[in-house]
Amino acid sequence: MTFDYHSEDKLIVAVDSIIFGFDGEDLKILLIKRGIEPEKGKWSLMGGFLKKTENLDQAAHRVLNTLTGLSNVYLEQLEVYSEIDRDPAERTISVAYYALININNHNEELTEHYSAKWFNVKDAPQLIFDHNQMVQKAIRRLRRRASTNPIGFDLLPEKFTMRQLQKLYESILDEKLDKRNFINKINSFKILIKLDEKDKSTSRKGSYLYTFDKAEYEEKVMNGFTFKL
Amino acid sequence: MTFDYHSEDKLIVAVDSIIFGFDGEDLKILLIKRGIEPEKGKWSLMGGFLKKTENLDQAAHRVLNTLTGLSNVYLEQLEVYSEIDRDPAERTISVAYYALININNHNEELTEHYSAKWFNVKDAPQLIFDHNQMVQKAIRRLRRRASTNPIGFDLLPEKFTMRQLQKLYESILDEKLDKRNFINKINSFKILIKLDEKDKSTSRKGSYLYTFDKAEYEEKVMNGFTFKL
DNA sequence: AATTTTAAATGTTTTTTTTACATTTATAAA
DNA sequence: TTTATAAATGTAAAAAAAACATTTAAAATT
Repeated sequence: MTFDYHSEDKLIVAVDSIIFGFDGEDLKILLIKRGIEPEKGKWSLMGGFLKKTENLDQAAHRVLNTLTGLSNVYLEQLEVYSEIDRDPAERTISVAYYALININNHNEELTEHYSAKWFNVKDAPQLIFDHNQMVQKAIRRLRRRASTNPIGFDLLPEKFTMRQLQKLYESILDEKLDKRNFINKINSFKILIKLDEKDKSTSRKGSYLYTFDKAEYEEKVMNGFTFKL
Repeated sequence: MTFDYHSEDKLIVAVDSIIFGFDGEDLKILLIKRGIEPEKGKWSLMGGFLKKTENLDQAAHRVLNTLTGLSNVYLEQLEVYSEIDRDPAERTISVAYYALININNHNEELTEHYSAKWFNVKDAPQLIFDHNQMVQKAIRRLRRRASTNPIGFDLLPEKFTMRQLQKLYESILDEKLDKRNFINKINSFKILIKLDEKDKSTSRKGSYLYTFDKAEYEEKVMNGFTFKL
């Protein structure tokens, strides 16, 4: 094997992020109006380029922070897209990430500056390049991940009701769930803390608020527990 | 958003492949003695560099063909590794792939030329860079994928016995399976063809040979069937 | 020709998990 | 005091997974 290690082709590496949010009813993604050529003015995922001084996770966090002002966000690498002509301007490969954020927390000045807008995942517009493919991949991955890991909470406010949690899962999985079975299953995990506080915005009776008990969850995982919806 | 699109950093993109095989008893991976600096002479995954004229899947197939002589191999992208100092010689990112091959089919002249050797996954040596991490990731992915898709057959000869299939799954999942439950489950799928032919190498009685009925499997998938071990 | 040996082939019961399903309760508004 | 509305709650039936032991085919041995 005799490569000449230093004369290999070099190319631009991008990161693009599918940013998920949940508004209480529908699963949403945050898209931007692209500000540069080619395809300027078209809808696009938020993206950026990998710099020599950072790794991909750092680049993804940086790019996400640029758009939303958020740090410490759940971000997971999805897949690399590398078709030769995917970007007509220049050969680039792009590493897709997906992020889960609380839809109420992002910096609206920033998102306005990038002409960003939330779309229901079900009626996302046509996107540039291979970005629609990336979105489909992200939805599938989120579906699987949310069924086996308690990451759904990243999409909810700190305090949430059982009904909100159920609606979140229904929108992620794109199917109706039975109310009692859902609550029974969630309760059986014993990883939520029931607060002495009610959300009265949706009923006279009010529904109890819960928080995710991360420490308890991690303790349980140590002892062999696996979250499985 | 005002990137100067064409002055972005460029870097070398590598592909590295975890090549799985099965010898009838243990799950194995094919490793090479690295032929170039740095880390020359150490054990390594087979790898190569992405060229401007190909996409990543093509690069992975090309590299695999170089080592094994095989084409039309099951290859799946795993993850990108991008730590800044992962390769001390130069900044590269590497896209890890894993491949499933029939251990009897590869070109032994080629593998000898690259000083390649099969190792049990359980006692793989220390590898260069982040390659051990890649191997661990590949094992986890294979475990999940083989439980939900009939890809195990890629690791077996065309004709195989139930016992061989069971041993394959036991080595992938790293757990003992109950003989009767395993056979009942596999039979319930009805995606194997039982041949009028026996393998007498392991018993006087001989055990029936089977082949995977890919057409039937795909037909069933169309009708909503999912393989789930 | 009869006996021995060895892995292959085969079904059923028990346990666990999942699914289906209806009534009562708390509270604000009328 | 009555009414309206979403929240809270438990059990039975069905399905899936797990546990488990005996018989059979064929070559090798006596």
